[in-house]
Amino acid sequence: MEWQEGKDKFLQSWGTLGTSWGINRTMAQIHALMMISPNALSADEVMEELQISRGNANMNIRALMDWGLVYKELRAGDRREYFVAEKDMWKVVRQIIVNRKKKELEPILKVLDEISGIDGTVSAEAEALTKAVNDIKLFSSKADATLDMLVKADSNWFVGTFMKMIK
Amino acid sequence: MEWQEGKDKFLQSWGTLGTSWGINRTMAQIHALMMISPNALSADEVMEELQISRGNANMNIRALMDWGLVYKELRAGDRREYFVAEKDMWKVVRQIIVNRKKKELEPILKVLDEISGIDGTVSAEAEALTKAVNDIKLFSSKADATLDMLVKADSNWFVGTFMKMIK
DNA sequence: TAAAGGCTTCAGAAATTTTTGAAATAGAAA
DNA sequence: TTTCTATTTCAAAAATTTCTGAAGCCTTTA
Repeated sequence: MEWQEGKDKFLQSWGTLGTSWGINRTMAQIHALMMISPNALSADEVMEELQISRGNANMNIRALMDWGLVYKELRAGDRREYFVAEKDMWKVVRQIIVNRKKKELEPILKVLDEISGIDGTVSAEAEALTKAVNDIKLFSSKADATLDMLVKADSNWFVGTFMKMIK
Repeated sequence: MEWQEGKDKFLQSWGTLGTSWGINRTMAQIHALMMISPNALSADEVMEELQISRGNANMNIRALMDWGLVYKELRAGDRREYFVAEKDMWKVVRQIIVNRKKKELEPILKVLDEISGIDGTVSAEAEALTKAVNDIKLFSSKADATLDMLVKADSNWFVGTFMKMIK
C-alpha cells in the first residue's frame, strides 16, 4: 500500500469512528491528521489536506485545543500559528475520558440525585422509577471512581497491574 | 418532586446523554421509558408517552431488540406485542460494550492492520503514519482485551475484585 | 375466503448538525 | 498611523440524521 493511500484510509476511518461516538467527522479527522504528521501544521495546511474551509478548520482546531488534544506552536519570525497533536495514545484517551466525564457523566449524576428525592411509596410507577434511578446512580458512581482511577494511573501501572490481573 | 416531573426529567436527560454518545434521542428515551416501567409496554403506549409516530416507535424498538436491550413479551389472548427492557444495569452496559466493540472497534482494527503494511522507511511522513498506526493498534488491542474481560466478568466479581484493587 | 387488527417499510418532510465564506477583529510591521 | 497578514465569528447554506404517516404486509379470527 502507498503512503498516500494508507493516510487517506486512516483519515477516513478515524472520521467515521468519531462520528459514531458523537464527535464530528472533521474534528476527528483534523486530530488524526495531526497525529500522523511529523511536524506542526498550519491552518492552511489542514484546510488543504482535508479540503475544508477556513472557518471550519479554525473552529475545530480550537475545539481540539479546548479538549487538550492539540497544542499551539509558534515559530520565530512567522506570524502564522502551527499546531501539534498529543501523540501519546494513553494521554489522548485519558484526556478524552476527563472531558467526557465532566461534560456528560457529572450532569447526569446531578439529575439522578434530584430525581431520587421523589417519594417512591405512592405507586408502582414511582417505585420503579426510584429503583431504576438508584441502580443507575450506583453503577455510575462506580464507573466514575473507576475512570478517576484510570485517569490517575499512568500507562505503566495500568499495563502492569491491571493487565496481569485479567490473565 | 412529583413522579411525573421526575419521570420527564429522566427521559429528557437520558435522551440527551444518548445523543452525545451517538445514539439517537428517541432510541435512548424508549429504552429509558422501558427501564422505569414496572410492566411491559405496547408500541401504542410508547407512542403516547413520548409523543412519537408509529413508524418511529417501531423502528427504534426493533433497533433496541437488535442491541439485545429490549425483549418482546407476548400475552395470551392479545394480538399486540409488549416490550420489556433489561433492567440490570450491569447487563445493559455489557450488552452495549459487546455491540459497540463489534460494530466499531473491530472494523477500525481491521483498517489499521491493512495500513500497517505500508513501507515506513521511505519518508518521515510514512514513518510517522506507521508509528501512529502501530501505537493505536497496540492500545486498541489492550482495550479490546480489557473489554472482553469486563464482558466475561460478572457484576459481583467486578465489584469485589476490581473495586478492591483500586482502593 | 374475507375482514380486522397490528406490524413494517420507506419516500418525503422536518429537524438538527455541520460547513462555508465573507465581514469583523486582532495585532504586527511599515 | 496605516497597511498587511492572519484569526475569529456567525448568518445562511448544505449536508446529514431523524421522524412522520400512509400504503402494504402478515396473521388471526369470523
